[in-house]
Amino acid sequence: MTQARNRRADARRSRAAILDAAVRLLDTNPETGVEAIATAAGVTRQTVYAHFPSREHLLAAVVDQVTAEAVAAMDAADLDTGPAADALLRLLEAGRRTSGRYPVLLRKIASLPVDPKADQERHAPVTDRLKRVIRRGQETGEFDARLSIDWLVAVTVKLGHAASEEADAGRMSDEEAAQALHTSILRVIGAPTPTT
Amino acid sequence: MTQARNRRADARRSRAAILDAAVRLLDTNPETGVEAIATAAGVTRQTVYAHFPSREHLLAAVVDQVTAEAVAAMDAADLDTGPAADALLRLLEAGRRTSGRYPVLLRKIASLPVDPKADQERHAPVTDRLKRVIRRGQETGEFDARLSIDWLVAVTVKLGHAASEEADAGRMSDEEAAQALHTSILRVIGAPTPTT
DNA sequence: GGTCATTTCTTACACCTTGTCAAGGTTGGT
DNA sequence: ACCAACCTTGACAAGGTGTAAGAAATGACC
Repeated sequence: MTQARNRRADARRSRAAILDAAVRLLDTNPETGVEAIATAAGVTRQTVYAHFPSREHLLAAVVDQVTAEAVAAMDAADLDTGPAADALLRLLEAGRRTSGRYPVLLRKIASLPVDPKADQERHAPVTDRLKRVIRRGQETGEFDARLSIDWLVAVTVKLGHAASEEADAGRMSDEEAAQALHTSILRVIGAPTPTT
Repeated sequence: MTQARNRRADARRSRAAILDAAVRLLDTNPETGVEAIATAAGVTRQTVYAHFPSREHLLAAVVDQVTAEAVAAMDAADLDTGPAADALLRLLEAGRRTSGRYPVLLRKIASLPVDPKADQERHAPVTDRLKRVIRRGQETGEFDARLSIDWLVAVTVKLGHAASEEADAGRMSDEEAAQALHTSILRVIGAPTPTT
């Protein structure tokens, strides 16, 4: 993805350290400045600007970093195997685990995108996997096919957000949230509700 | 709500002008500074600070302003009359109309809250009305009562967001979005789907 | 091991925004 | 007409972002 072509070893090391520190600090305080991130990475502020043109670009790279982690978790979940409904729930669980690791970051940083289409491309790796599973479910007749795939993808993401928000706002336990998400998703997606 | 008790006439006028200018400018550019807002309101920056302790407080007041508008639109929709499902759809339509008037503002400003519970209190007037309708539907048996009201409220809000995002991202027409929202809400809420 | 380009560090600067302060003028209530 | 509340002007400090130039280091490559 990023042109890691002919970069020197210390450059890659610095970039990684900066990104790592940024993820860590921004998750405890989304307002963290470039200075603090640089210091935590054992680097000066100017080095940060040598790797990222601006603070916003750094934030974008941070989001990409976390996104890649989520995608890896999803790919480890055998999405093309078994009933589509099960695969969908496994996928949601993978997303929940990853996003649970960065509670603050994903709510604050990911929600202030610069332009709408860049934000969409940024999450494409995630939504693509969701789309595959939902399409499979519709094609095998497990899911109702009257609603468009894009819409169901958007809905699924939003329901996932709702569940984790309700859970870590303390209005539901993790189990209740998972259960509610489970049945709601299956209902909206048009799959028969097996066990409540 | 706001202590408009012993304030002088010009003070109220200034406050209103500032709030109005803030709503207008922030909806075209969420990064707008206090200076620009003050100028647009025909006032100096210091006057803004005389009314609002900080930029964040001003933003909060702006959100309250728009929220009040949405609540007024919802209250005009006879929520306690007729089938709960119809009332719910009327409520969603009222919300859509109001939020459609401030597309940028509601996506950017409302999504960077300072602390979680203040944000919740801020939207309470809206969620309360939603809650009333959903509770009524569950009590009359129109809606399935196995899912908790709080969860269904959260889901409804999120689905509404999903619909307007898909619509003004150009991935669906307004009609398609409204239709998809319609059937999805009824499914998740456990109401029988009448006409697809 | 030496050379050379890349990367980093240091220091410095310009700029913008937020938030605060004080003094003087203006407006509105009573 | 008085007095307090309000607004304005001008000025300042603090903090963050982004840029620049030169010196020092570090790694790649021969």
